[in-house]
Amino acid sequence: MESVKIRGYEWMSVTIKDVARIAGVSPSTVSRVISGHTRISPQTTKKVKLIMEELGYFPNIMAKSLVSKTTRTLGIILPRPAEELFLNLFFAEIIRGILAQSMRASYDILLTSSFSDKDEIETITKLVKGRRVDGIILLSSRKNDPSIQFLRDQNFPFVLIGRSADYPDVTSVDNDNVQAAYDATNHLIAQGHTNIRFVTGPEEMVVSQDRLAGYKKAMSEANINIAQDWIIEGELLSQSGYRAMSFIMSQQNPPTALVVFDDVAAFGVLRGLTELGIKVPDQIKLVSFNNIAISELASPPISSIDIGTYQLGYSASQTLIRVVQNEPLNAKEMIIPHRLIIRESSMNKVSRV
Amino acid sequence: MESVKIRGYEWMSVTIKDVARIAGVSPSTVSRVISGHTRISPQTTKKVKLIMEELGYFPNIMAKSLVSKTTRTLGIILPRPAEELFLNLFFAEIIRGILAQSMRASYDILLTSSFSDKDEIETITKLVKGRRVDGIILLSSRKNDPSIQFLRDQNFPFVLIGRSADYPDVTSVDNDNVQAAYDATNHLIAQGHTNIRFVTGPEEMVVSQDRLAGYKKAMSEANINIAQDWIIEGELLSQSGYRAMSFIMSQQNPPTALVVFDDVAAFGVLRGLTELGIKVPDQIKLVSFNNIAISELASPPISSIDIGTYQLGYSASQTLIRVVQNEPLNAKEMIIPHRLIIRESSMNKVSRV
DNA sequence: TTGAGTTGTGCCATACGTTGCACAAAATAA
DNA sequence: TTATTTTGTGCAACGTATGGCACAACTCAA
Repeated sequence: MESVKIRGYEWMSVTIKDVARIAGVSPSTVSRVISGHTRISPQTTKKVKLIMEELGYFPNIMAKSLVSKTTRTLGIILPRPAEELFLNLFFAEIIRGILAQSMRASYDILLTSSFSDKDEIETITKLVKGRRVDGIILLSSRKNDPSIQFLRDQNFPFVLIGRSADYPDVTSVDNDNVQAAYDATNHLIAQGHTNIRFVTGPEEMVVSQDRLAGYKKAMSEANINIAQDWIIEGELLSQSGYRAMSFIMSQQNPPTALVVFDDVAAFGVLRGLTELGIKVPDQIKLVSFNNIAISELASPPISSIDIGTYQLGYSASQTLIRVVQNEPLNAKEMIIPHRLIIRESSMNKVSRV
Repeated sequence: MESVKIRGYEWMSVTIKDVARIAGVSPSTVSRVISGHTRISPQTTKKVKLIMEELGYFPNIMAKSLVSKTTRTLGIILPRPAEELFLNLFFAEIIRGILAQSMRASYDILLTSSFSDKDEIETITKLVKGRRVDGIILLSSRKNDPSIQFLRDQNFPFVLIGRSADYPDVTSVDNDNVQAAYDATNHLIAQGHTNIRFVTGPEEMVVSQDRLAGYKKAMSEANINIAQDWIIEGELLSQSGYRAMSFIMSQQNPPTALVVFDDVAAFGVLRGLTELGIKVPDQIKLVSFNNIAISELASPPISSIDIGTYQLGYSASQTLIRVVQNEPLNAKEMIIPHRLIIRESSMNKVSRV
């Protein structure tokens, strides 16, 4: 038990040895008392525990990790342009889920992002080869993601939130986005709409593709022909949705309903429509995805597919911990159920008091 | 360089010793090549680097930390009821700032939350005594925060985002919230409003107190008397603001302007007003705080005090790293400037096309 | 009572992968 | 040759975990 000075800060470093010395036993004995399941007499155990308490002993996690080759830490790799994407409540909500479950299981969370593609591999390398974490949660579902390739090559435990088009056998937690978009679109078709447009997300994200596919499937089954310009390029951020509106609504045959691939984009769309003096849902209906907390507070409240965002993170963490601890998995790919939350933006008759 | 099996996963663990053996030098020599600044002949350096490259060597961070007593990791302690608060984009944005700056400085981020007060101290203890992180960013500014007391007692490097009422001398990054609220209120007073209400946040948060004080100050200076019920209890979450509205607007002498302590709450207020058929800004003006990304997409767009949320996180990280590395600080308390972003919700004449 | 066998208890030595200090060896200069 | 510099090595830490082993105590039979 000695006082150490690190970078100007005074430290009272009490180690297992100090406890041992004062308790009059060997360090190994103290270690065994801590880990429990080994042959130590009750009175020794009691004595050692008392001393630990008294001295305020706390095991050094680095030393522990070094010998156990285990960190009890999970790494989260945020999507590459984290600067922008993290804006979206959606990601915050996923992290919230991961955090809750990890804390419960006594795992720590290392949060990481990167600036470029090359940078991302470097970041991951540091975590993996530096034995910094036990496993990794990948929050990216771009096509041809080099990170997935890398982690597979390294045979390092990881789970993907989302779906990889290229590596179908990776452990992942995702929604059935095709079905979700199919449901959303059908909700509008059921109301008699036919001129339904789809505002899509970044082309390189698998989730965009899936939702687009679901939209197409529903339209096709309803025998509605999708014109070339019915699919509108959007982005995760809202401004683009906003800009797109004036263009779309000025067309010859404007839509009567919209499926927007993300709530934040939907806010932008809504804003754009309001600017144009177009009333939602009276003149045009709107459905979107992710059901972020604030969607119900939009004017009008936005109908959205709740994809269980929190649950997505929660399950990802749960799954990863299972993988890391070498426990059996029920299935490699886990699907979180979704459900359509119908709000004013897609209601036929507005029941206002 | 041997293959190790951990929890079922096969590992190719290449250590500094392997590199040394193959390069025909001692481990210390390799260590020096890595750290650079020591006398090693150019050809040895070259040779060792080549072998490292070939073997894909990467230093074990745990071992490094053990001997250096440094982790190059910062811990973030989310506010206690993290489950709810993290919902708020505001916190996500702060973390984004912390993350960006930390990555830039090659520091990792350990994200942590807790369920109860007692739990929080335990969590922090683990980080501090387990030598898990070099410093801590505290995202809590409640009154009488036991975490602050603890960290001070332990003499552990930390910075507070926000302000501590009890410990004025802690290193912190904050806004001048009194002034911010003063400005917001004056913006309304300047328009001739006198019946201005304040929707406040959780009583135990210092920021709520500060903003309330700023409101009072502005009102007082304008010689406007604040009636008892002009200060409305709100919460960070939006439902409460929503509920409050019907009550307020049904009063005898309804307000013509509102200062709401947070954007998300403002969304709730706005929703409540819309439900009641009250037009913003025609019938009532609205100003709030934090300027979260989505505020400009509300209908109408919400006037908000931009408190430089991202900057708050960025500076906190910067400051903490400086503290941890024992570099001098310009000031213990750092104030991030704010500015009022005027949008439709508080405009006098709506200039709509 | 004694010796052998059995069980319970705790310690020693070693290892994890790295760094840093004191010193050895080699190269160069005087 | 000796002194001096340059370059590299050996060893001891850092704080913890663990297999093997010593030792004491206890049981039981002769």
